[in-house]
Order: sequence, then structure tokens, then C-alpha cells
Amino acid sequence: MTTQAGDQLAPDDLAGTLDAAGYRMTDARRAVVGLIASRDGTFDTADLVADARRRRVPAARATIFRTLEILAAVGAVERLDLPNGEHSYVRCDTRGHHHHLVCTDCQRSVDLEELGMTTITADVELRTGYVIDRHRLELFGLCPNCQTRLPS
Amino acid sequence: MTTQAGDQLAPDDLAGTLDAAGYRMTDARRAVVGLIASRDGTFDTADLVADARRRRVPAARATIFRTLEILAAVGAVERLDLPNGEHSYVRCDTRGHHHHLVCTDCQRSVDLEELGMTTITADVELRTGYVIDRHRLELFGLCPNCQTRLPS
DNA sequence: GCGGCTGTCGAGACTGAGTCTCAGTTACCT
DNA sequence: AGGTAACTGAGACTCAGTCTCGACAGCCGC
Ligand SMILES: [Zn+2]
Ligand SMILES: [Zn+2]
Ligand SMILES: [Zn+2]
Ligand SMILES: [Zn+2]
Repeated sequence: MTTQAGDQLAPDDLAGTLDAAGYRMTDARRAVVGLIASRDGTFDTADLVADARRRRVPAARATIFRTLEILAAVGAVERLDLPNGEHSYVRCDTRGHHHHLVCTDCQRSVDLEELGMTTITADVELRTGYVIDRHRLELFGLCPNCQTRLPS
Repeated sequence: MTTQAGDQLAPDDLAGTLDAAGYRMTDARRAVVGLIASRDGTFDTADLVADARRRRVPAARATIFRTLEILAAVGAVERLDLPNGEHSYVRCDTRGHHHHLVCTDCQRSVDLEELGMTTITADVELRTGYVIDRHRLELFGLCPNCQTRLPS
């Protein structure tokens, strides 16, 4: 099952999640959540800082960093690394372990739930003797929209 | 088929590879290749800079960065991102597309040749309509050695 | 509803990885 | 050997990300 990026990042839910984890729901955090919710695809901290200024949202640079850290910790957002090596974030529209497929042109992202990686990791464990407890998988390509825009 | 990290990073081969790609084989590059060859597991630029100074190898900081960039371009080394978000490098003992399995304790790394990802990407393409042309997959866990050292 | 304890915020200083500049050097081709 | 473009070292520079600290504001208990 896949979810299109663009869904809301529910701030109410989030309040509960943060609370459970011992965080407070403050104006600044609501503001950052709002900025993220109205973003499409991957974004980086500079994007958010710019958005915040443009929309005159009260959220200082340091606060944006701090909030992203928290959101990543509770799984509302994920930090990923673009093919070019840059760090960026994606909103996660899925709970639990999943991966992201990102358009290399427009940055639009799709969440992908588990993909049969357990078979692969089990196989690798057998072959190498390692015990695997974590993996990072990111897929990149062109979204349907960008395929038609760029006949390449 | 897997290759243990620790094999030599052949500087002679490399000379050919670099040449073919229009690069020169210089002392500084040989030096950096040497530093990398004597490394075990993942390392970052700070590690190499420290190694260089310790071993009095003539390789300025900027040169180390530049050389790593080139080595990554020709596939002798790969830039990867640890679970904690830090950038680091691994020597590649395998030619062509492959992935890395890294020990989260001692950083020792194993190259993994293709793992049946084509099945997965084909499936995802069908489900999403994206055209996937690249992916990043990194596996993390404990190597056999560290499993016994840390009964955990 | 009203303190008070604490977590959080903003502003700006600070850090350090990575980049850039530029003058001097060197590999490679002929 | 000579010419030339690629490369190098040293250090300045950038800018993402962190830290500090005094002011502020959630949330809890009364
Ligand atoms: Zn696109
Ligand atoms: Zn997975
Ligand atoms: Zn290990
Ligand atoms: Zn692969």
C-alpha cells in the first residue's frame, strides 16, 4: 500500500504523540508542523527557514532544527540523503518502518511499506554471519508527471 | 558473493582507471590511496586527515577531499551515511553496483553484490508509476566478531 | 484561575566540514 | 626536453548545524 505525499500531517495526533514522549506542544512546533504539512516532496532546513520568513511564521532557525529533530524522533518526518549527498527531510505519511521513493526532478515522494527486505536481510545474514538490525533503503527515479514533462 | 574488507585497493589498477577517466596519477593521490588501503571499515575525512598527519604523508586537507571525490566518481570508494546521519566512506572491493553491510560497532564493512533488488524495484514501478533509476541500500548490524565481544 | 517548575524559545555566538582561490608545481603528450 | 593543462598546498571562506543563556510559556497542582 502506498500513500501519496500531500496528505495532512495531523497536528492534533501529533500533540498526543509528542505528549506521550514527554514533549510539549508549543506554538513554534505547531508552526513548523504547518510549514511541513504544506510542503510537497523532500525539503531541507534552508527551505523551511525560508518558508518561515516568507510566511512570517514565528520560528527561529534554531527552533526549526530542534523541531525537525523531534519530529524525526517520533517518526513524523524522516531524514534522508539525496543521491547527490545532500541531507534533506520528507514528511512520513506512514506509521512504522517504511521507505521513500523520491522523484529526482520534482522531489515528490511516495511512502513504501515493507518491500520484502526481510528475505534479503535473512539471506545476507546467512552468507555473512552478521546480525542485521537496521537498514536504509531509498529509491530514486522520475514520477509519472515528470516522465511526461521530460521526454528525455 | 561477498568480499571481506581488507583487500588491497590496487594502486596500479587504479592508475589505469584514473587515466581512462582523464585523471593523472600523482603522488598525492597515491598517498591517499595508500591511507585508504590501510583502513579497515568505514572512515571519514577527519580520519584520513589524521592518518596523513600521523604518517607524515604529504596530502593537504583539500587534496584529501578532492581525491575522495575522484575515487568515489570512479567507484573505488563509496560515500555512505551512517544511521546516525554522519557522512563516511568505505573502500569498495567490488566493481559495479553493490551495497555495503556495516558493523555498527567496529565499522567493518562487507560488500554485497546485487541482492534481488530488481524484483523489488520492478514491483514498485508497477505500483507507483515512477521510473526508478537508482537506489541506495545500506545494511547495518553486528559483525560475527562483535557479536561475541558484546553478548548483549 | 493562579503560581511555579521546567521545558522551550529567540538571538546571536560559535564550530567544523567542505569549498574555493591562486600562485607555484608536476604529470603527461609530442 | 618543452609546453600545457591538471594538480597541489596553504589558507581564507561559507554556511549547515550546535550551543549558550536570559526571557518566556506550557502544563501541573492548588
Ligand atoms: Zn517528479
Ligand atoms: Zn525496510
Ligand atoms: Zn564489528
Ligand atoms: Zn542494488
